[in-house]
Amino acid sequence: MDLTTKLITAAEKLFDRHGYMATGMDRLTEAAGMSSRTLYKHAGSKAQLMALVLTERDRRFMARLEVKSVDALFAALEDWVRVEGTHGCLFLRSLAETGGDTPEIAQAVAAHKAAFRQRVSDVVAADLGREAPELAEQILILFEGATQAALYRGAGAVSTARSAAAILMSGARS
Amino acid sequence: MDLTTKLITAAEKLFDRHGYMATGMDRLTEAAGMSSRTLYKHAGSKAQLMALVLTERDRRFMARLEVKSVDALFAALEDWVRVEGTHGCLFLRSLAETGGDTPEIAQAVAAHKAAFRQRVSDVVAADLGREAPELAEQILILFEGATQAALYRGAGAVSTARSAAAILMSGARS
DNA sequence: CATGATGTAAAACGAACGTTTTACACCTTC
DNA sequence: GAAGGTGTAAAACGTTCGTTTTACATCATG
Repeated sequence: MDLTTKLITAAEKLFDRHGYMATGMDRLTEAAGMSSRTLYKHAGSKAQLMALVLTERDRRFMARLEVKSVDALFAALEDWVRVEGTHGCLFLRSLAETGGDTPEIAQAVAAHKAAFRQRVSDVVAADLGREAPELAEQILILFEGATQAALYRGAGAVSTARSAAAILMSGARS
Repeated sequence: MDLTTKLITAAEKLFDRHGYMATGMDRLTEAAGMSSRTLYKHAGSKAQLMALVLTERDRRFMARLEVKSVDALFAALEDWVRVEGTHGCLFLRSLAETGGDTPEIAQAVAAHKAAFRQRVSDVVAADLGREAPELAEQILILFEGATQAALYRGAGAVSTARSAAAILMSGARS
């Protein structure tokens, strides 16, 4: 396994579980099994490491959302939550912890959310057979709400959002 | 204005804008206009200050949600976002930044979310004229989703969630 | 006028922070 | 076999962290 990959994987887990600012470089080097010298050669700085983690997570997350129906969208989120657990949206959390003041992070988050929004919009349009911007926005909100509510309501929140989405979709079809 | 109130008000603003861990005690004392000695006499510790902020925010937030219809629930959220701005749910953010490892914080968050869930459930039941647990959970998810999506979609996300909630409610009525 | 509570200003605490540096080992590859 | 790239181990950098302490001012109440 590539050293950079090992670093990013370890960092993502620690950031997700304990928060960004609460995760020190010592813990990162130890978890990644490398010296701090090597860590800085690969990542540059903590902020850049955060951005790297976000970029990689975007790749992995968006790959899961390559689906054709709104129902499959929420099924994919159910899978994600089951496999990865749920500590909220790592992107928005990074923004909140840095106050939006770190350019490389703010940019990675903006890129992800734009892509995510486009994906939801595309899936809704494909599922419905026509563009439906307002409905797509409602589905996006259900998706975000499921991610957030799962933090204290458990994985069932995703199933609940899924059935709500089904109602909205069937309403739009008739 | 009471010193403790001034402290909590200043702390809430800083925590919300820059994050919990990123806000140092120096910035807090300066913003609250008091010495660190006084701050510690009133708050005890940073973790206890965070819990105080959360408890006070719960009081203020829940007071706004004393409404009788689901539509009014989202209208109240629109007001909240307009007045207070939107940096995500301060409760879940505190949990994420501490990894859930700080008892007083975890407890304040759990208490708030339990009260919030109960409130949503009550409003849905009053609006509909009967208990509807699954529908209440869907409305809760829309509420959380609006809060979260407003971070990058703007205040319009709340209006979108509001109309989605209206659809789900009218579907449940017929 | 003494007392005790409540406040400020500022220094100090040890620990942890993100980051850099020094010194050294192991490999390829020319 | 010298060179250069890539890695480790560990100390050190100066800064900032959350917290405590020291010294002093103010002011109501006995």
